[in-house]
Amino acid sequence: MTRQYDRRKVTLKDVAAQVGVSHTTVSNAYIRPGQLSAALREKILAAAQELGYTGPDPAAKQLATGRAGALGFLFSEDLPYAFTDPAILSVLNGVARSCDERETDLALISAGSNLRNRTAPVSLGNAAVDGYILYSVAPDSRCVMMAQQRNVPLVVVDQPRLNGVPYVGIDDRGSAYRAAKTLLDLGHRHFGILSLKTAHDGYFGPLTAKRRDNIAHSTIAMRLEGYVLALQEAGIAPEDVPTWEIPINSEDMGAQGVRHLLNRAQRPTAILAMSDRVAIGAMQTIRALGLNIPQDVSIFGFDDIPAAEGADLSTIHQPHERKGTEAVRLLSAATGSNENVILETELVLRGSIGPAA
Amino acid sequence: MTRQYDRRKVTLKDVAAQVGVSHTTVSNAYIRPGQLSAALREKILAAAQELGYTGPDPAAKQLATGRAGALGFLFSEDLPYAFTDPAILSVLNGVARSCDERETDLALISAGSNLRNRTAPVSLGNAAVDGYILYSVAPDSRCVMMAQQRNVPLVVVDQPRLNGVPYVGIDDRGSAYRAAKTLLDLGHRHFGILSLKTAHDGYFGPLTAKRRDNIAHSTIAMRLEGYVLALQEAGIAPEDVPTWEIPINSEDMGAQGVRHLLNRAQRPTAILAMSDRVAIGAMQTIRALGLNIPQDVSIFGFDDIPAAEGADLSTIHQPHERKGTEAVRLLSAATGSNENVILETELVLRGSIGPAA
DNA sequence: TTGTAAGCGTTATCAA
DNA sequence: TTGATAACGCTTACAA
Repeated sequence: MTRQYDRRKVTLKDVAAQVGVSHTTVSNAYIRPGQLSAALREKILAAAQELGYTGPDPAAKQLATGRAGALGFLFSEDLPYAFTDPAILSVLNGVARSCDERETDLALISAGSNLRNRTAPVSLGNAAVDGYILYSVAPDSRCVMMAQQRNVPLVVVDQPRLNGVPYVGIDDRGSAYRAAKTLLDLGHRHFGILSLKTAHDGYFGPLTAKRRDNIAHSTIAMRLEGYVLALQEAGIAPEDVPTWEIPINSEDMGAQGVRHLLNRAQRPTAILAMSDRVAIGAMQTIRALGLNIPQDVSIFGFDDIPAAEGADLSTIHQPHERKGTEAVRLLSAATGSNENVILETELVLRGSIGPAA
Repeated sequence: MTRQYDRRKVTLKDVAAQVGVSHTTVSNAYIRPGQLSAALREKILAAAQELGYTGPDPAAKQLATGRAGALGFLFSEDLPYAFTDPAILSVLNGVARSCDERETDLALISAGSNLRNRTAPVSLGNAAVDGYILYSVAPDSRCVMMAQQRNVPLVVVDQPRLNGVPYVGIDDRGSAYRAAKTLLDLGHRHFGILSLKTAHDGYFGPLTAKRRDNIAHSTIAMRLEGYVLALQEAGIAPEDVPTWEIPINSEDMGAQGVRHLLNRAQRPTAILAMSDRVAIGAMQTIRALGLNIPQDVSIFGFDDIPAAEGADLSTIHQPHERKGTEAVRLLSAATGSNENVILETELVLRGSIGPAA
């Protein structure tokens, strides 16, 4: 940005000179109105107005006070993707609301393009913020290190669990378990799983044993564990459950992935999808193949995004907005303690599931 | 945020002392790697690492250089609403991408709750930004004044036209004209208009003459003009075109508003909606009333949000993302000139329109 | 190639 | 109630 707007910026001093008081007094007029006579304050404010003084410079104020009055929200995804993801948006929503209440600014920082080359975004180190919310960031991301190095309060939402850093999340394993259990109780014995990415390599294909043992995202790992646990309890071996991994959480990927699950001699009667977007995409394919939901195939999502209701999709409701508000709260509290918040999820049963054929 | 993280913050000086060089040299190691020997630089960086120095403090840097490395995006809406509006999100998307390329941070600032009490958000004055993008802000909003007072570069997207401030937008009037003309060419003579809000009073009802003359949003005024112009050319008087005003751009409001248009002795055969969200909501109601689209009622939207395609809605395509990228470009250019960018729109014809019955 | 010194615009401390 | 003065941590001529 050019500096040509800075034509001799008006400062506290100018106002002070104009009124004939010290610059401290002018500062007080803004910061501590009680510290000077109302009359003088009026006079100062009037002079400021006249001179075009627009109030304390943020940078200077920040340097002097040590606080920025802003917090950073760090995505692990490209911003462009983030703005299409209803779940992220809901979290962001909660964050924004809380920031509003606290009169705190919100800086959006995307780690997106940087995940690939393992370089943290410049802005991460540069941003004038008092703390960071790390939202679903890959544990091996350089961002995590950089954020920790900045020596400001941190809060992690969903990903990853970090020692000494407050955490906001849900019981992914338990929630997944309940989803699988619900389908088992309906008599299903032939399952297929649509998994979200286990690594950042763009892999689209069956979840191999090797990949299963090296899952970068703890939420994904937990959900998988939950599914598998429930199935095992019912005597179904994990090897017998076709599991397809999808690199992007999108309807389109769900639509493509589910084909590979349905294309089998023993077609699954129940699909466990790790997200609603994936599930909704899958539903389109299922119907396009001439199968009925839930008569031929039951399907269970995860997240309870707004579109899930319209799609009549059974799912796990996550309190996305509260994740955001809790994160801001923890950041403000910043007790230095390691308070973790595990929010409750809810089983939402809709028309996408039914008894096994 | 607490300062307890500041346990004796490590500064340039500490690093300098450790290495045994001056203050400036350490600064150069970060800013101008070419100004010192590679060996020395290595040594300095190593010492910094060891001491836990995380790089120049953003506030101090900003104060010294005069630039923040961030820009502010100012919404006129509540953030919670903004995150549900596909059009806003697309613009934001473009902004975010451009910021990414320029390694610039992005601060989101909502004027939302403040429109009501006419108080500009504190953060607006406080945010450490080099410039603002005002996105579709009400002309009478205090935000506009405050933003101008900050004496930083400004760019307006959509709303309002400000003297001496670069503007990014579309030809709202011409686009609306084409929409209406398209329906006229299909033989329609009985129209209904679903208008977005003309003022911030939450009004839901017929657009009165008085309100029509006092439209706060220029884009709304222009679209209305475009519709009316086309209709007048076809010999249809504005008084004969029922027009319903809606306070919120949402599907739900569209669904409700259209009832009042269809509930008439002379039922319109064509509906002009000022947004796709409103149009999509209206389509639900139209069908719920047992009417067929387009056989009984044709409907035309505005925006071309992603959902418009699925809804098979004819509409005006706006290049939302480019609005964002252009805004950032103008802000960076900040020539001080008054460059305006009027982006092209496109008529998108889909199944929601057909010949008049 | 490195160092000196003067800001940048505030806030905060403490004395007047 | 008001005012010196000293930070705050950095960048940047300019000098060595």
